[in-house]
Amino acid sequence: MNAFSVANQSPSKALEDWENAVIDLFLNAANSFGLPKSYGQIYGLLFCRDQPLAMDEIMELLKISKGSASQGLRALRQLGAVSSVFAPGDRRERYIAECRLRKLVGGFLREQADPHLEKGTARLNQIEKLVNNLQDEGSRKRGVRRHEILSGWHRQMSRLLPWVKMIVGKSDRLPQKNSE
Amino acid sequence: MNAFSVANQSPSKALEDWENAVIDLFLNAANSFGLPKSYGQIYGLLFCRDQPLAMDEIMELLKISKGSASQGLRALRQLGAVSSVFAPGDRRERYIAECRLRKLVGGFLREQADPHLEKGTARLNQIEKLVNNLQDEGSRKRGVRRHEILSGWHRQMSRLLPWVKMIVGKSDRLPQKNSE
DNA sequence: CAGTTTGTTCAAAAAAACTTGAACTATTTT
DNA sequence: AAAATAGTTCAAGTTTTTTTGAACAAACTG
Repeated sequence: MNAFSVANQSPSKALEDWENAVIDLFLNAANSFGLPKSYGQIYGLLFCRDQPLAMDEIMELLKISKGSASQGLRALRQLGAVSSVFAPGDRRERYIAECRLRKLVGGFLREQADPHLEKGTARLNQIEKLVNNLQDEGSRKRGVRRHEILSGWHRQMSRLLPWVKMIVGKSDRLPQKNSE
Repeated sequence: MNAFSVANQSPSKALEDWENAVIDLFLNAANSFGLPKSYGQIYGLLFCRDQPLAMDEIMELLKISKGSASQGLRALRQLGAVSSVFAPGDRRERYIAECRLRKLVGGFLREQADPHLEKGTARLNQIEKLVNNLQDEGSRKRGVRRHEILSGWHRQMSRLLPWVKMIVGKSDRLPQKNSE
Protein backbone atom coordinates (compact mmCIF):
# COMPACT_ATOMS: atom_id res chain seq x y z
CA MET A 1 0.00 0.00 0.00
CA ASN A 2 1.97 2.95 -1.29
CA ALA A 3 1.36 6.68 -1.36
CA PHE A 4 -0.58 6.37 -4.59
CA SER A 5 -3.14 3.83 -3.52
CA VAL A 6 -3.89 5.90 -0.44
CA ALA A 7 -4.22 9.04 -2.48
CA ASN A 8 -6.67 7.31 -4.81
CA GLN A 9 -9.65 8.75 -3.02
CA SER A 10 -9.72 11.89 -5.14
CA PRO A 11 -10.28 11.85 -8.92
CA SER A 12 -7.43 9.63 -10.01
CA LYS A 13 -5.29 9.90 -13.11
CA ALA A 14 -5.25 6.20 -13.80
CA LEU A 15 -7.86 3.48 -13.94
CA GLU A 16 -8.05 0.70 -11.42
CA ASP A 17 -7.93 -2.89 -12.61
CA TRP A 18 -11.59 -3.58 -12.02
CA GLU A 19 -12.49 -0.41 -13.85
CA ASN A 20 -10.51 -1.54 -16.84
CA ALA A 21 -12.33 -4.84 -16.70
CA VAL A 22 -15.72 -3.10 -16.65
CA ILE A 23 -14.70 -0.78 -19.47
CA ASP A 24 -13.59 -3.74 -21.52
CA LEU A 25 -16.89 -5.47 -20.82
CA PHE A 26 -18.79 -2.49 -22.19
CA LEU A 27 -16.42 -2.19 -25.11
CA ASN A 28 -17.39 -5.70 -26.13
CA ALA A 29 -21.05 -5.13 -25.41
CA ALA A 30 -21.08 -2.02 -27.60
CA ASN A 31 -19.57 -4.01 -30.42
CA SER A 32 -22.26 -6.66 -30.09
CA PHE A 33 -24.93 -4.01 -30.34
CA GLY A 34 -23.35 -2.52 -33.42
CA LEU A 35 -21.96 0.57 -31.72
CA PRO A 36 -18.35 1.77 -31.93
CA LYS A 37 -16.02 0.48 -29.26
CA SER A 38 -15.26 3.95 -28.01
CA TYR A 39 -18.91 4.47 -27.09
CA GLY A 40 -18.71 1.41 -24.89
CA GLN A 41 -15.48 2.56 -23.31
CA ILE A 42 -16.89 5.96 -22.46
CA TYR A 43 -20.07 4.54 -21.04
CA GLY A 44 -18.11 1.94 -19.10
CA LEU A 45 -15.87 4.55 -17.53
CA LEU A 46 -18.77 6.74 -16.48
CA PHE A 47 -20.60 3.68 -15.20
CA CYS A 48 -17.72 3.00 -12.83
CA ARG A 49 -17.62 6.48 -11.35
CA ASP A 50 -19.70 8.13 -8.69
CA GLN A 51 -18.57 11.62 -9.68
CA PRO A 52 -19.32 13.11 -13.08
CA LEU A 53 -16.36 13.43 -15.44
CA ALA A 54 -15.51 16.18 -17.90
CA MET A 55 -14.61 15.45 -21.49
CA ASP A 56 -10.91 16.06 -21.07
CA GLU A 57 -10.79 13.70 -18.12
CA ILE A 58 -12.47 11.02 -20.21
CA MET A 59 -9.98 11.62 -23.01
CA GLU A 60 -7.05 11.27 -20.68
CA LEU A 61 -8.28 8.25 -18.74
CA LEU A 62 -9.26 6.30 -21.84
CA LYS A 63 -6.51 7.68 -24.07
CA ILE A 64 -8.92 8.54 -26.83
CA SER A 65 -8.98 11.60 -29.06
CA LYS A 66 -11.05 14.72 -28.68
CA GLY A 67 -13.12 13.75 -31.69
CA SER A 68 -13.99 10.31 -30.37
CA ALA A 69 -14.89 11.68 -26.97
CA SER A 70 -17.07 14.41 -28.38
CA GLN A 71 -18.89 12.17 -30.84
CA GLY A 72 -19.22 9.33 -28.36
CA LEU A 73 -20.71 11.55 -25.70
CA ARG A 74 -23.14 13.05 -28.14
CA ALA A 75 -24.34 9.63 -29.30
CA LEU A 76 -24.62 8.33 -25.75
CA ARG A 77 -26.67 11.33 -24.70
CA GLN A 78 -28.84 10.82 -27.75
CA LEU A 79 -29.42 7.23 -26.60
CA GLY A 80 -30.19 8.41 -23.10
CA ALA A 81 -27.26 6.40 -21.77
CA VAL A 82 -25.39 9.45 -20.49
CA SER A 83 -26.52 12.79 -19.18
CA SER A 84 -24.65 15.96 -18.48
CA VAL A 85 -24.50 18.07 -15.37
CA PHE A 86 -22.82 21.32 -14.53
CA ALA A 87 -20.63 21.56 -11.51
CA PRO A 88 -20.95 24.99 -9.91
CA GLY A 89 -17.88 27.10 -10.46
CA ASP A 90 -16.65 25.12 -13.42
CA ARG A 91 -17.46 26.04 -16.94
CA ARG A 92 -17.14 22.64 -18.50
CA GLU A 93 -19.89 20.14 -18.88
CA ARG A 94 -19.58 16.92 -16.88
CA TYR A 95 -21.12 13.57 -17.64
CA ILE A 96 -22.67 10.70 -15.73
CA ALA A 97 -23.95 7.30 -16.82
CA GLU A 98 -27.57 6.27 -16.72
CA CYS A 99 -27.56 3.05 -14.70
CA ARG A 100 -31.17 1.99 -15.02
CA LEU A 101 -31.37 -0.88 -17.47
CA ARG A 102 -34.94 0.03 -18.33
CA LYS A 103 -33.83 3.44 -19.55
CA LEU A 104 -30.90 2.05 -21.48
CA VAL A 105 -33.00 -0.54 -23.25
CA GLY A 106 -35.73 1.98 -23.89
CA GLY A 107 -33.30 4.39 -25.48
CA PHE A 108 -31.72 1.72 -27.58
CA LEU A 109 -35.05 0.49 -28.88
CA ARG A 110 -36.22 4.02 -29.58
CA GLU A 111 -33.09 5.01 -31.48
CA GLN A 112 -32.24 1.75 -33.20
CA ALA A 113 -35.14 -0.68 -33.37
CA ASP A 114 -38.04 1.69 -34.02
CA PRO A 115 -36.39 3.37 -37.04
CA HIS A 116 -35.68 -0.06 -38.51
CA LEU A 117 -39.30 -1.06 -38.15
CA GLU A 118 -40.40 2.08 -39.92
CA LYS A 119 -38.00 1.54 -42.77
CA GLY A 120 -39.33 -2.00 -42.88
CA THR A 121 -42.85 -0.78 -43.47
CA ALA A 122 -41.69 1.32 -46.40
CA ARG A 123 -39.75 -1.55 -47.90
CA LEU A 124 -42.68 -3.91 -47.55
CA ASN A 125 -44.92 -1.49 -49.37
CA GLN A 126 -42.42 -1.24 -52.17
CA ILE A 127 -42.20 -5.01 -52.44
CA GLU A 128 -45.97 -5.32 -52.44
CA LYS A 129 -46.19 -2.89 -55.32
CA LEU A 130 -43.58 -4.72 -57.37
CA VAL A 131 -45.25 -8.05 -56.72
CA ASN A 132 -48.69 -6.86 -57.70
CA ASN A 133 -47.35 -5.59 -61.01
CA LEU A 134 -46.15 -9.03 -62.03
CA GLN A 135 -47.89 -10.37 -65.12
CA ASP A 136 -47.00 -14.00 -64.76
CA GLU A 137 -49.58 -15.70 -62.59
CA GLY A 138 -47.21 -18.18 -60.90
CA SER A 139 -44.57 -15.58 -60.22
CA ARG A 140 -47.09 -13.21 -58.71
CA LYS A 141 -48.54 -15.87 -56.47
CA ARG A 142 -45.10 -16.70 -55.15
CA GLY A 143 -44.31 -13.05 -54.61
CA VAL A 144 -47.57 -12.42 -52.82
CA ARG A 145 -46.89 -15.34 -50.52
CA ARG A 146 -43.45 -14.01 -49.66
CA HIS A 147 -44.79 -10.56 -48.99
CA GLU A 148 -47.37 -12.04 -46.66
CA ILE A 149 -44.70 -13.88 -44.72
CA LEU A 150 -42.56 -10.79 -44.38
CA SER A 151 -45.53 -8.73 -43.26
CA GLY A 152 -46.26 -11.32 -40.61
CA TRP A 153 -42.69 -11.16 -39.34
CA HIS A 154 -42.84 -7.41 -39.26
CA ARG A 155 -46.01 -7.50 -37.21
CA GLN A 156 -44.46 -9.97 -34.78
CA MET A 157 -41.41 -7.83 -34.28
CA SER A 158 -43.54 -4.77 -33.67
CA ARG A 159 -45.43 -6.68 -31.02
CA LEU A 160 -42.25 -7.90 -29.38
CA LEU A 161 -40.71 -4.55 -28.51
CA PRO A 162 -43.29 -3.39 -25.95
CA TRP A 163 -42.87 -6.72 -24.19
CA VAL A 164 -39.13 -6.31 -24.07
CA LYS A 165 -39.45 -2.89 -22.47
CA MET A 166 -41.95 -4.31 -20.03
CA ILE A 167 -39.96 -7.38 -19.02
CA VAL A 168 -36.72 -5.49 -18.62
CA GLY A 169 -38.51 -2.76 -16.70
CA LYS A 170 -39.51 -5.11 -13.90
CA SER A 171 -37.25 -5.16 -10.86
CA ASP A 172 -34.72 -2.87 -12.37
CA ARG A 173 -32.15 -1.92 -9.80
CA LEU A 174 -31.43 -4.61 -7.26
CA PRO A 175 -33.87 -4.89 -4.38
CA GLN A 176 -31.47 -3.13 -2.06
CA LYS A 177 -30.45 0.30 -0.91
CA ASN A 178 -29.82 3.08 -3.44
CA SER A 179 -33.51 3.64 -4.10
CA GLU A 180 -33.48 6.27 -6.90
CA MET B 1 -44.97 -10.55 -72.43
CA ASN B 2 -41.98 -11.83 -74.35
CA ALA B 3 -40.36 -15.23 -74.75
CA PHE B 4 -38.31 -14.66 -71.64
CA SER B 5 -41.08 -13.88 -69.22
CA VAL B 6 -42.95 -16.93 -70.39
CA ALA B 7 -39.88 -19.10 -69.99
CA ASN B 8 -39.41 -17.77 -66.47
CA GLN B 9 -41.18 -20.73 -64.99
CA SER B 10 -38.00 -22.80 -64.90
CA PRO B 11 -34.91 -21.78 -62.87
CA SER B 12 -34.12 -18.36 -64.26
CA LYS B 13 -30.76 -16.76 -64.88
CA ALA B 14 -31.72 -13.34 -63.60
CA LEU B 15 -33.53 -12.01 -60.59
CA GLU B 16 -36.92 -10.36 -60.78
CA ASP B 17 -37.37 -6.86 -59.43
CA TRP B 18 -39.30 -7.93 -56.35
CA GLU B 19 -36.68 -10.56 -55.62
CA ASN B 20 -33.99 -7.92 -55.72
CA ALA B 21 -36.03 -5.83 -53.33
CA VAL B 22 -36.41 -8.76 -50.92
CA ILE B 23 -32.72 -9.58 -51.17
CA ASP B 24 -31.88 -5.99 -50.44
CA LEU B 25 -34.21 -6.03 -47.45
CA PHE B 26 -32.38 -9.02 -46.02
CA LEU B 27 -29.03 -7.49 -46.84
CA ASN B 28 -29.92 -4.57 -44.62
CA ALA B 29 -31.45 -6.76 -41.96
CA ALA B 30 -28.30 -8.88 -41.79
CA ASN B 31 -26.26 -5.75 -41.30
CA SER B 32 -28.49 -4.66 -38.44
CA PHE B 33 -27.99 -8.00 -36.75
CA GLY B 34 -24.24 -7.81 -37.11
CA LEU B 35 -23.99 -10.37 -39.89
CA PRO B 36 -22.17 -9.83 -43.21
CA LYS B 37 -24.25 -8.48 -46.06
CA SER B 38 -23.63 -11.53 -48.18
CA TYR B 39 -25.34 -13.73 -45.60
CA GLY B 40 -28.42 -11.60 -45.95
CA GLN B 41 -28.28 -11.73 -49.72
CA ILE B 42 -28.01 -15.50 -49.77
CA TYR B 43 -30.81 -15.96 -47.30
CA GLY B 44 -32.96 -13.45 -49.15
CA LEU B 45 -32.50 -15.23 -52.45
CA LEU B 46 -33.38 -18.62 -51.01
CA PHE B 47 -36.31 -17.08 -49.18
CA CYS B 48 -37.74 -15.96 -52.51
CA ARG B 49 -37.51 -19.33 -54.16
CA ASP B 50 -39.71 -22.37 -53.99
CA GLN B 51 -37.07 -24.65 -55.44
CA PRO B 52 -33.76 -25.31 -53.72
CA LEU B 53 -30.70 -23.72 -55.30
CA ALA B 54 -27.18 -25.06 -55.66
CA MET B 55 -24.15 -23.06 -54.65
CA ASP B 56 -23.10 -22.19 -58.18
CA GLU B 57 -26.58 -20.92 -58.96
CA ILE B 58 -26.44 -18.71 -55.89
CA MET B 59 -23.03 -17.41 -56.96
CA GLU B 60 -24.27 -16.57 -60.39
CA LEU B 61 -27.57 -14.99 -59.40
CA LEU B 62 -26.04 -12.82 -56.68
CA LYS B 63 -22.70 -12.28 -58.40
CA ILE B 64 -20.72 -13.27 -55.37
CA SER B 65 -17.58 -15.34 -55.13
CA LYS B 66 -17.22 -18.99 -54.31
CA GLY B 67 -15.71 -18.14 -50.97
CA SER B 68 -18.55 -15.88 -49.91
CA ALA B 69 -21.15 -18.37 -50.99
CA SER B 70 -19.47 -21.26 -49.21
CA GLN B 71 -18.90 -19.36 -45.98
CA GLY B 72 -22.31 -17.73 -46.06
CA LEU B 73 -24.10 -21.01 -46.55
CA ARG B 74 -22.15 -22.63 -43.78
CA ALA B 75 -22.98 -19.84 -41.33
CA LEU B 76 -26.63 -19.83 -42.33
CA ARG B 77 -26.89 -23.57 -41.83
CA GLN B 78 -25.18 -23.17 -38.49
CA LEU B 79 -27.83 -20.61 -37.56
CA GLY B 80 -30.57 -22.92 -38.74
CA ALA B 81 -31.63 -20.35 -41.32
CA VAL B 82 -30.87 -22.57 -44.30
CA SER B 83 -30.93 -26.31 -44.77
CA SER B 84 -29.61 -28.48 -47.53
CA VAL B 85 -31.32 -31.12 -49.59
CA PHE B 86 -30.14 -33.48 -52.27
CA ALA B 87 -31.93 -33.63 -55.56
CA PRO B 88 -31.94 -37.18 -56.93
CA GLY B 89 -29.60 -37.58 -59.87
CA ASP B 90 -27.55 -34.50 -59.05
CA ARG B 91 -24.39 -34.65 -57.04
CA ARG B 92 -24.44 -31.14 -55.71
CA GLU B 93 -26.04 -30.02 -52.53
CA ARG B 94 -29.00 -27.68 -52.82
CA TYR B 95 -30.25 -25.19 -50.29
CA ILE B 96 -33.56 -23.87 -49.02
CA ALA B 97 -34.43 -21.14 -46.57
CA GLU B 98 -36.08 -21.75 -43.22
CA CYS B 99 -39.15 -19.51 -43.25
CA ARG B 100 -40.44 -19.98 -39.73
CA LEU B 101 -39.61 -16.91 -37.71
CA ARG B 102 -39.60 -18.92 -34.52
CA LYS B 103 -36.80 -21.11 -35.85
CA LEU B 104 -34.82 -18.16 -37.15
CA VAL B 105 -35.03 -16.28 -33.89
CA GLY B 106 -34.27 -19.42 -31.93
CA GLY B 107 -31.16 -20.09 -33.95
CA PHE B 108 -29.99 -16.53 -33.67
CA LEU B 109 -30.42 -16.49 -29.92
CA ARG B 110 -28.71 -19.85 -29.56
CA GLU B 111 -25.72 -18.91 -31.69
CA GLN B 112 -25.32 -15.25 -30.78
CA ALA B 113 -27.07 -14.29 -27.57
CA ASP B 114 -26.41 -17.37 -25.46
CA PRO B 115 -22.64 -17.32 -26.03
CA HIS B 116 -22.57 -13.66 -25.06
CA LEU B 117 -24.40 -14.40 -21.85
CA GLU B 118 -21.93 -17.12 -21.01
CA LYS B 119 -18.97 -14.89 -21.66
CA GLY B 120 -20.72 -12.33 -19.52
CA THR B 121 -20.80 -14.70 -16.59
CA ALA B 122 -17.08 -15.26 -16.86
CA ARG B 123 -16.37 -11.56 -17.08
CA LEU B 124 -18.54 -10.81 -14.08
CA ASN B 125 -16.67 -13.38 -12.03
CA GLN B 126 -13.39 -11.81 -13.02
CA ILE B 127 -14.64 -8.37 -12.05
CA GLU B 128 -15.93 -9.68 -8.74
CA LYS B 129 -12.52 -11.12 -7.96
CA LEU B 130 -10.72 -7.89 -8.79
CA VAL B 131 -13.16 -5.87 -6.74
CA ASN B 132 -12.89 -8.08 -3.69
CA ASN B 133 -9.13 -7.74 -3.74
CA LEU B 134 -9.29 -3.98 -3.35
CA GLN B 135 -7.71 -2.73 -0.15
CA ASP B 136 -9.24 0.71 -0.03
CA GLU B 137 -12.60 0.53 1.69
CA GLY B 138 -14.33 3.21 -0.41
CA SER B 139 -13.04 1.89 -3.68
CA ARG B 140 -14.12 -1.62 -2.84
CA LYS B 141 -17.59 -0.54 -1.86
CA ARG B 142 -18.01 1.29 -5.15
CA GLY B 143 -16.73 -1.70 -7.07
CA VAL B 144 -19.02 -4.10 -5.24
CA ARG B 145 -21.97 -1.89 -6.03
CA ARG B 146 -21.11 -1.82 -9.71
CA HIS B 147 -20.68 -5.55 -9.81
CA GLU B 148 -24.08 -5.97 -8.23
CA ILE B 149 -25.70 -3.76 -10.83
CA LEU B 150 -24.05 -5.65 -13.69
CA SER B 151 -25.08 -8.97 -12.20
CA GLY B 152 -28.63 -7.73 -12.02
CA TRP B 153 -28.57 -6.71 -15.66
CA HIS B 154 -27.14 -10.05 -16.60
CA ARG B 155 -29.90 -11.85 -14.77
CA GLN B 156 -32.54 -9.70 -16.45
CA MET B 157 -31.15 -10.44 -19.88
CA SER B 158 -31.07 -14.15 -19.16
CA ARG B 159 -34.71 -13.97 -18.17
CA LEU B 160 -35.63 -12.05 -21.28
CA LEU B 161 -34.53 -14.54 -23.89
CA PRO B 162 -37.04 -17.31 -23.11
CA TRP B 163 -39.80 -14.72 -23.32
CA VAL B 164 -38.59 -13.57 -26.70
CA LYS B 165 -38.65 -17.10 -28.06
CA MET B 166 -42.09 -17.57 -26.60
CA ILE B 167 -43.61 -14.35 -27.90
CA VAL B 168 -42.17 -14.77 -31.38
CA GLY B 169 -43.23 -18.40 -31.40
CA LYS B 170 -46.92 -17.55 -31.17
CA SER B 171 -48.84 -17.44 -34.42
CA ASP B 172 -45.79 -17.97 -36.57
CA ARG B 173 -46.79 -18.51 -40.16
CA LEU B 174 -49.88 -16.68 -41.23
CA PRO B 175 -53.18 -18.41 -40.47
CA GLN B 176 -53.50 -19.71 -44.00
CA LYS B 177 -52.54 -22.68 -46.14
CA ASN B 178 -48.99 -24.02 -46.18
CA SER B 179 -49.37 -25.80 -42.84
CA GLU B 180 -45.85 -27.08 -42.04
C1' DC C 1 -11.65 42.94 -26.85
C1' DA C 2 -7.60 39.82 -27.02
C1' DG C 3 -6.70 35.60 -24.94
C1' DT C 4 -8.39 31.19 -22.90
C1' DT C 5 -11.05 27.50 -22.38
C1' DT C 6 -14.58 24.20 -24.04
C1' DG C 7 -16.50 21.69 -27.35
C1' DT C 8 -17.71 20.54 -32.53
C1' DT C 9 -16.66 19.24 -37.28
C1' DC C 10 -14.74 16.81 -40.89
C1' DA C 11 -11.02 15.25 -44.09
C1' DA C 12 -7.53 12.10 -43.84
C1' DA C 13 -5.33 8.04 -41.50
C1' DA C 14 -5.90 3.73 -39.22
C1' DA C 15 -8.29 -0.27 -38.09
C1' DA C 16 -11.71 -3.68 -38.75
C1' DA C 17 -14.74 -6.35 -41.51
C1' DC C 18 -15.88 -8.47 -45.69
C1' DT C 19 -14.97 -10.51 -50.19
C1' DT C 20 -12.26 -12.64 -53.54
C1' DG C 21 -9.93 -16.31 -56.00
C1' DA C 22 -6.33 -19.61 -56.30
C1' DA C 23 -4.81 -23.70 -54.15
C1' DC C 24 -6.41 -27.60 -51.94
C1' DT C 25 -9.36 -31.85 -50.34
C1' DA C 26 -12.79 -35.02 -51.27
C1' DT C 27 -15.87 -37.31 -54.13
C1' DT C 28 -17.61 -39.07 -58.48
C1' DT C 29 -17.28 -40.29 -63.37
C1' DT C 30 -15.07 -42.37 -67.42
C1' DA D 1 -6.42 -44.02 -62.02
C1' DA D 2 -6.87 -39.77 -64.58
C1' DA D 3 -10.13 -36.21 -65.27
C1' DA D 4 -13.96 -33.71 -63.75
C1' DT D 5 -17.00 -31.82 -60.34
C1' DA D 6 -18.22 -29.90 -55.50
C1' DG D 7 -17.01 -27.64 -51.95
C1' DT D 8 -13.57 -25.62 -48.30
C1' DT D 9 -9.86 -22.71 -46.76
C1' DC D 10 -7.25 -18.75 -46.15
C1' DA D 11 -3.91 -15.03 -47.49
C1' DA D 12 -4.33 -10.99 -49.93
C1' DG D 13 -7.23 -7.29 -51.70
C1' DT D 14 -11.20 -4.34 -51.17
C1' DT D 15 -14.58 -1.88 -48.80
C1' DT D 16 -16.50 0.02 -44.77
C1' DT D 17 -16.24 1.81 -40.33
C1' DT D 18 -13.94 4.14 -36.73
C1' DT D 19 -10.52 7.18 -34.91
C1' DT D 20 -7.62 11.03 -35.02
C1' DG D 21 -6.24 15.82 -34.84
C1' DA D 22 -6.12 20.31 -36.80
C1' DA D 23 -9.15 24.00 -37.93
C1' DC D 24 -13.08 26.15 -36.44
C1' DA D 25 -16.97 28.24 -33.52
C1' DA D 26 -18.82 29.64 -29.14
C1' DA D 27 -18.62 31.17 -24.60
C1' DC D 28 -16.28 32.90 -20.89
C1' DT D 29 -12.33 35.91 -18.45
C1' DG D 30 -9.40 39.34 -17.31
